[in-house]
Amino acid sequence: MAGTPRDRARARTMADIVRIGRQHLATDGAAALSLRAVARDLGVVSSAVYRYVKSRDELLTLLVVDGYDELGDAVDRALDEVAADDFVGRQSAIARAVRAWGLAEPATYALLFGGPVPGYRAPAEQTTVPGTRVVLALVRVWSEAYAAGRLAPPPAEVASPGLLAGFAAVREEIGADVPDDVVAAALFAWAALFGCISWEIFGQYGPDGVGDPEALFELHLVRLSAAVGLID
Amino acid sequence: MAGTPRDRARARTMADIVRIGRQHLATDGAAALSLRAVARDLGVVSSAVYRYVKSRDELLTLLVVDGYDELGDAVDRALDEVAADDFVGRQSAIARAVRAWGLAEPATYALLFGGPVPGYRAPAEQTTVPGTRVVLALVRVWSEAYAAGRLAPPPAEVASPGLLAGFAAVREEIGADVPDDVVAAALFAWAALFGCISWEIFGQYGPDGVGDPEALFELHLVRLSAAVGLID
DNA sequence: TCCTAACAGAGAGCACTGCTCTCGATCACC
DNA sequence: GGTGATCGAGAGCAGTGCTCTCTGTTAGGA
Repeated sequence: MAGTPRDRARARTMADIVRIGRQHLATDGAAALSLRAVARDLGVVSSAVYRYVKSRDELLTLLVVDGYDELGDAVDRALDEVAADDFVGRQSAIARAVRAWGLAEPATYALLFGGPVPGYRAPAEQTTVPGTRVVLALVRVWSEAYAAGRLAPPPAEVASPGLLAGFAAVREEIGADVPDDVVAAALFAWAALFGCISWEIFGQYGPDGVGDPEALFELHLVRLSAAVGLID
Repeated sequence: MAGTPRDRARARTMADIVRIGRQHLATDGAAALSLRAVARDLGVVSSAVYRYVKSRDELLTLLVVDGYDELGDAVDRALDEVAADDFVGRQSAIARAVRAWGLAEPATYALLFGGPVPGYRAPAEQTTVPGTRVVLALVRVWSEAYAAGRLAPPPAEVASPGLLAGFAAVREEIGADVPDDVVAAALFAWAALFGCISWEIFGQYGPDGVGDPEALFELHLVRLSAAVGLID
């Protein structure tokens, strides 16, 4: 793709670093991610890696962005197979895609949605854009459902007027005419969905786990649709 | 409490180690927890700490147990101030106590409910008992509410019969006569509650955050009661 | 074509980590 | 009083992130 062979070699090395980093992330977890180990697997001395990656934190950021991208792609692929007016189906498809991806890549999922890695703060300017893909996909479903008159959340008294400060992107996407309780219901569903998924992936259901996590998740999806007010 | 002065000194040193460890946990996070730094703050050389704590993982386990205990105490204190038959109030009190404690101790909260710390697996035999205090408190509320005829979750087709394998303690506590959809609703509420709290504490609402997180949480509580089927 | 400057990797080194070992000093108990 | 367990200090090993210097290579301009 790029001009000089040096450029191509650099791009390939860069991709190798991310690939090896993801492998180590999957096997050892986020905080055990070691630039030296990546260098060893790359067949190179540790200081050479610093020609490509400024620091361990920057490698983490690369992996965060990579993870968001992959998750976003998985969600988009899942949405392609559901009719545009099947809003319950679309929401469920997003949820199932996130869960499946998280179960397949638990370490990356933990990096994105688990507790923050100590001493590491994801730089907002690089991660927010790909990081909002999932929630934007959800918001799009809810927004379209509302426009189609297929979303009527059970009202909960919305008191605070400044409740939805921030969320500029989401607010813009969902449309200014959507009432606040719909937005509140959406935020609840968003957090609750990731709560269900994280609970399962992080093993909070206990050492024995639940008998049939897939079936339980499907039940959760039904309650989730009800909570957000989606009409089938 | 203890016999020889040596025993008392040991107990005090042990408590100091946990206290200093919690301080470092709060300031630096879980994976940055360093036995050497704890030793420095304790005014002792690093190898001396190994007389008290077998490894860094064991210190983490101590902090996990400590955190579960403190959270459980906070929940119990909150429950003391709500009438026994105010089931919605009791569930909300538990939820607010967890949220308040998590906001006050985000690092410990992350240690308990965030992604797993790399390379560290909490030993089940020591952590499961204090770790179930919160969910058992929730289950008690739901169980009593069901017995009082004040819990009627919107049904979601419960298909899989082996869905609730595991959960021996919870099953025993909630009673065998509780139908499966109530248990499923409880599991949903449990995971969704911690999803809402984690979402806020881990900053997933975005860099700008939400305008009034406290008010939003109260709205979430209303939806949570509705989802679990609690009748006010 | 040659020269220069950017680049890539190697290696040493610093400060830190978890953890183990040995060696005196102290304490509890017989 | 003697004795064995305990405690702390210190050295040491292997690993980490990261910086520095040095050498070889490559790309692009004169």
